[in-house]
Amino acid sequence: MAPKQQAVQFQPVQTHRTFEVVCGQIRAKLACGELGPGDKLPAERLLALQLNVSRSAIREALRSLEVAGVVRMAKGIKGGAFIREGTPDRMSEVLQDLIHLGAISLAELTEARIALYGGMLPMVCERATEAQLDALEANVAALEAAIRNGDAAQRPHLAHAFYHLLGECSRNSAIVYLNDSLSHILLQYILMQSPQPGMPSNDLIASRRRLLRHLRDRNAQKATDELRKHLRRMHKALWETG
Amino acid sequence: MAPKQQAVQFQPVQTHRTFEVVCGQIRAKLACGELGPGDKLPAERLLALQLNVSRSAIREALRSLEVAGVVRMAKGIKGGAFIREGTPDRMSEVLQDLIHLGAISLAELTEARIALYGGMLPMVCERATEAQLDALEANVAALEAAIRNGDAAQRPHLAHAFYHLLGECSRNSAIVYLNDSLSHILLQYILMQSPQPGMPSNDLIASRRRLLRHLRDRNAQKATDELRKHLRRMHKALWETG
DNA sequence: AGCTAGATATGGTCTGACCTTTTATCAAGC
DNA sequence: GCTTGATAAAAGGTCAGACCATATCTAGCT
Repeated sequence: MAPKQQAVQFQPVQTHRTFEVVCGQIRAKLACGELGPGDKLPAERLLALQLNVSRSAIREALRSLEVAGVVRMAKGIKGGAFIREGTPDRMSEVLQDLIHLGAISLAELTEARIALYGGMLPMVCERATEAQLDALEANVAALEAAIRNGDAAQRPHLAHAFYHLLGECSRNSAIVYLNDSLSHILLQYILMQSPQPGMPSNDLIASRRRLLRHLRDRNAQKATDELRKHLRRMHKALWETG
Repeated sequence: MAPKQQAVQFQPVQTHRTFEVVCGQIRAKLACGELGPGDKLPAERLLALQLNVSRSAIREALRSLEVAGVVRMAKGIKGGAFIREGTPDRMSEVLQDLIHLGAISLAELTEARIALYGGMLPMVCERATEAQLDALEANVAALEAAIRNGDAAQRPHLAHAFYHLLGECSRNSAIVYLNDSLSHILLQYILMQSPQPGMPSNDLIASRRRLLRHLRDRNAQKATDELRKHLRRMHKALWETG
C-alpha cells in the first residue's frame, strides 16, 4: 500500500525465501486456471522432489496457503492439499486480528457495516427477487417463533442468517463476502455476552417487517433509513452499555 | 459461517495440531493485551523449549501468524518475530485469492467499492476536516500537474492516494482498511494494463473538482451521485473494453 | 454378506545439523 | 580520532531422515 503520494513505487525486491517461491508457483497455477477448487496437489514428499527443495519448505508453503484459505489439508491415504472454494472465513479472521492488534475497534466495524448497507440496500431494492424476499420473510417468521418459544439463544443466529440473506439479495459475491465477514465478527462478540441484551423483541420484529415492506416497495431510501436506525439502536444497546 | 438457519452451531472440535495450539496461545496473549504491536516474541529455539514442542511446530505457528499479518519475521541477531501494526495488506491478499479462486469477480469488487462509498460519503461529508479536504484538493492539483507533464504512469497511484484520503475522511479505521484493500486490488489490475486506458484526463479532473465542491458543501447526495457516476464510467472504460 | 485386521500412503511432529543474514565487537590502518 | 575491515555470535531459513497418527483400501476370516 502506498497511501503517500510518491512518484514511483518500489516493491520489496527480495523474497527469495524458498517457501515463498513454492507458494508463488502454486498461486500462479491458480491464477492462470491450471489449478482450481477441488484439485489436489501432489503429496508433500513428491512436491519436494519435483521442486528440488526440502519437505520443510514445501510444508511451510502449504501451511501458509492453508492459513490463507487457499488450500485445505486432509490426512490419511487419499489425503493431501486440496484447493478450497472461497470462504469468507479468512476475511473474518483478518478483521479479528486487526481488532486484537488494536488497529480497528468494534464500534468502527459496526459503523463500517452500516456504511456498507447504505450502498448495498439500493442494489438490494433493485435486484432482489420475490423468492429472496420471501426467504427474508420466512426468517422473520422463524425469529418471531423463536421469541415466542422463549428461545433467546437463537436470536443472534437468526439475525446473522437474516443479514446473510439480505446480502445475497445484492447479487454481488464480493458484497456477500464482506457482509458475511463483518456480520460474523459481530456475531462472535454478541455470543460472548451472556445476558444477551439487545433491544426489545417486539421492536425488533416490527423493524424487520418495516424494512421488508420498504424492500418490497423497492424504496431504497426508506429501507436504508429503517435499517440504519435499527443498527444504531442495536449498536447503542450492545456496546455503549448505557 | 452458518448462513443456514440452524438452531445451534457446532464448531469443529478438533484442532489439536500442535502448531495451531501454539498459534492460539500467542493469539490469546494478543487478545488479552499481554502482547502488542512492536513486541518481540522469544526466539524459535527458546519458544520450542518453553512450550516443549519441536522447533518445526513453532516455525509453522510463526509462519501462519506471519501469513496472517500478525507478526513480521526478521533475520540476523536482533531478529525474531515481532508483533506488527495492523495493515490492510492481508485483506487485499485474501480478496486477491478469492478472485483467483473464482469466488468473486473484478466487476463485483468494483461494485462493492461503489456500494461502500455510497455509505461512506455521507460520513465523509459530516466529518471531514478542512485540512483533509485541502489534502484532497492538493492531490487533484498533483494529478493535474502530472497530466500536464505527460506523466501518465503516476495517474493510478495518485488515484489510489485520492481514495485513501477520501477514506480517511470517514474517520473510521475499519472503513479505511476496507477501502484501501478494495482500492489496492483494483490498482494492481490497472497497473497490469499497459496502455492505461481510462477516461479522458479533462473529464477526470472536472469530476474530482465537482466531487470536492460537493464535499465542501457537505452535500452527501450530490457527492455520492458524482462519485458513483465517475466510478461507473471508469469501470466501463476499464473492464468492458468497449 | 459383513466384519476385522493388516497394509499403505499421507500429513504431522521430532531431532539435529548446517547455511545465510544481520549485528556487535574489536583490531588495524589512515 | 575516525574509518575500515575481519571476526564472532545470534537469529531465522533450509535440509535430511526418522517416526507417529490417521484415514483408506484390501484381503481374509466368520
